[in-house]
Order: sequence, then structure tokens, then C-alpha cells
Amino acid sequence: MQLLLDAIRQIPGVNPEDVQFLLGKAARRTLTAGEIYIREGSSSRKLAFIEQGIIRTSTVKQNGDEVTMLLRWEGQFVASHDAIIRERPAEFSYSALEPVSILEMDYGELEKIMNEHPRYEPLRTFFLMKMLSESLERVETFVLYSPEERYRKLVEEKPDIVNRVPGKFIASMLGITPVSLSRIRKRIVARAKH
Amino acid sequence: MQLLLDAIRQIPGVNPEDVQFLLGKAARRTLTAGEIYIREGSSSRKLAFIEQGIIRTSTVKQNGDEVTMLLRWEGQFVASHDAIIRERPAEFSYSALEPVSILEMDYGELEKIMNEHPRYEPLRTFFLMKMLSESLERVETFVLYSPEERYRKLVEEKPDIVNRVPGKFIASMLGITPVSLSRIRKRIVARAKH
DNA sequence: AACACTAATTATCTTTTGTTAATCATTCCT
DNA sequence: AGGAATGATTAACAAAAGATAATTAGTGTT
Repeated sequence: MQLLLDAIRQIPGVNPEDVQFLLGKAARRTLTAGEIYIREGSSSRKLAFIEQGIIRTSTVKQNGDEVTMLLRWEGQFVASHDAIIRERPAEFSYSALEPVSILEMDYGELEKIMNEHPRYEPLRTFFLMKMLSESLERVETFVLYSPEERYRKLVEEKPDIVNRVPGKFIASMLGITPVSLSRIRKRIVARAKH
Repeated sequence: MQLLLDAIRQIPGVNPEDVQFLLGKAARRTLTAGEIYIREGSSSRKLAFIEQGIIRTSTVKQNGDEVTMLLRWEGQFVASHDAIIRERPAEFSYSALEPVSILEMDYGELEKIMNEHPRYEPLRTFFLMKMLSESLERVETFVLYSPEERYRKLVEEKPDIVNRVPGKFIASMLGITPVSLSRIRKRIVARAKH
């Protein structure tokens, strides 16, 4: 819970008592490793804060290949973008890579509260801005950096990810194949021992 | 002006009279080809709707290479993401590729109005969601598609872009070099005449 | 311990991209 | 019209990535 409070405390324009009220709406829930949280095609508008664990967003391409679109871990929020911001069924599946603990709310409920009590509005604005900021930064990594540089940056940002997530998922998220990631790793260690 | 009205009319929860009021705050402005709209490093919080023309978002990498992060054209909004959602000086320059006509507002002013009159809030939420949706879709193109597929999709989405924007800018936006784009084009026409 | 299953690495070959430089093609300018 | 400047294409080579398959490593299961 502390993690979530810390996250919310950054929000300008929201006072702590309001937060307490909203947190009352959140339910703690756990997922077992491998469990699917939101299934592809569902219209679930759940909004979750990850207390512990990693959730993977994935789908299957037309050609049958499975791709990992996104990995989210403790301290971050997870929601079905399609269901919430595009109002259509989820194109992706969201599943736990490890035992996961989340705090869950229904976005529809939040929306109702915000419509009735405008003072909660800054909360929504804050989340949207945060997600947008993260997404824009991700676009930047694709335009500015090579696959190897993207991998280095990811490891820099979240070093323990390499021990917690199978490389094939990491590769997919970076837009490359597992074979290519393997070669990148090899090149990096080769260069490390000059 | 019609274009902007059409764009705003899609927004659920905002009534037309409110829109008229906000539009009163917007000023029409033109940019000459090549003119810089927002300069890198500036803290301008201008928000603009493009009536006509194309605006290019770009920066210079550490290694000196110039990159095009984004192209925006008529019917779309332009704003300095850094200044507005990250509250820091712009990392990018925004410049007109053609003579451009925009409707311009100051985001700070909008923010003030929204804080005082909550009924305008859905407008902000709508813009944020729209930008987020676009950004997420862009991330998807990098994860799901090859450079050639990304190029095809861009041309499909905005066919006249190839006649209006130098290929080197398009290439950069797709995360590839101009030479590589040239080869992709060659491959496409070669395959067209089976 | 033996087996099955999955992931990671390696090998081989093909395709694509990056890099650099040269050559066309266009546009713009005086 | 002539010349400068810019952008696009092509060439030639190096580097990286994709595809496929084989091998190795690591898990977990019984």
C-alpha cells in the first residue's frame, strides 16, 4: 500500500483525504504465476496498481507469432488501454509472469466518482499524463536508438528484469527476435572484456 | 475552423456552447515554410490545431544526427509534450514544413479555465486520451511491424505525405536511414510489377 | 535418476540495414 | 541560363538482424 501512496502523493491538486477515500474502493488481489488477468477480447475496465510482481501484455499476430507489447512491474499501473481509452475489447492479454499482488479498482466506478465530484479529476489527468509520458518516451527509444541500445537502456532502468523475465519476452518487447537478443548479449560481454 | 469543430464535436460530455466559448480564446496564425514554431529548450505551452500544413518535430542526437520524431498535419493537434505534460523545457523543435495555418491557444489559460469551470474538464481528458491512444498505436507499429511495413502503413494512412515531406524525414520518423527507405521503395515497386 | 519441456545459445545461411561516397535529379537563387 | 544547394538514388562493403534448425542448459515432474 505504501508504494501506491507514494505514487499518488506526487499528484499536484489532490489532497490526501480524497486519496484515502478512493483507496477504500481498491481491493487487494493476488495472481498466481501464469494466471491471466485480463483476457484478449474482454471489455474489462479494471485498473490495477502492481504492489509486487510483473505483468506481461501480449497478443498473437496474424502470422501466429506471439508478441509481448509491454511489461509492467511493481510501482506501476496496469489497465487495458483498449477498454479504457478506446472503448473497445482488449487486443491484448495481460498475464502474471510471477506471483503478483495488485490493488484493483474498476475504472467505471472511478469515472462515476469523478463525474460527480470534480475534485478527483486531477487524479485522472495525472494518470493520463503519466501514461502518455511513458508511451512517448518509449516511441523515442525506437526512433533514437538501435536494438542493442534499447536493450542496454532497459537493463539500466530495471536491472533485475533479466533474472525475472524470459529473454524471449524481452526481445519481443524491444522489437527483435530472441536469437538476435542472444547475439546482442554476446556482443556486450565480448566488448566488456575489451 | 470547420475542421476543429468537427474534431471537438466527437467529444462526449462537452456541449457545443462551451466549445464556442473556448474557441473564442483561440487565435489564428500562419507560419511560413521552414519557420520554427516552438524552439528546442523553450518552455512554451502553446497548444495548436493545424488547419493546413505539416509541422515536424525534431531534435539533434548526441552524435550530431538530426532526427524527426513526429510529423503532424491538418486536423491534428500540436503541443510541446515536454512543456505541457512533463513541465520541462522542450527537447524538440517544432517547425513548419510548408506554409501552415493553425489555431493557437495557451495551455496555461486553458488549464485555468478548466480549474475554475469543471465542465470543461472532459475536453482535457479527451485530448489526453486521444494523444495517448495515438502514441500507443505508434509503439505497436514498432513492436509488430518491420520498417517496410511501417512505411506501407504510413503511406496508407496519409498517402500525400510522400509528395509533401522529404523522404529523409519520413525515414527518420520510421527509425531507419534515408538510404534504407530508398531501397524499401525500390523493393515495393519491383514487387508491384511482379 | 530419468524424462519431458522450455528457454537460450550457437551455427548456417539469407535478407535487411547501416555507412560512406559517388552520382543523378530538383529546386532555388542571382 | 548557370551555378549552388539539397535531396534521392545507387553502389560497394560491413554489420546486424531474420529464419531455421541443431545443440546445450536449466526446469520441473514423476
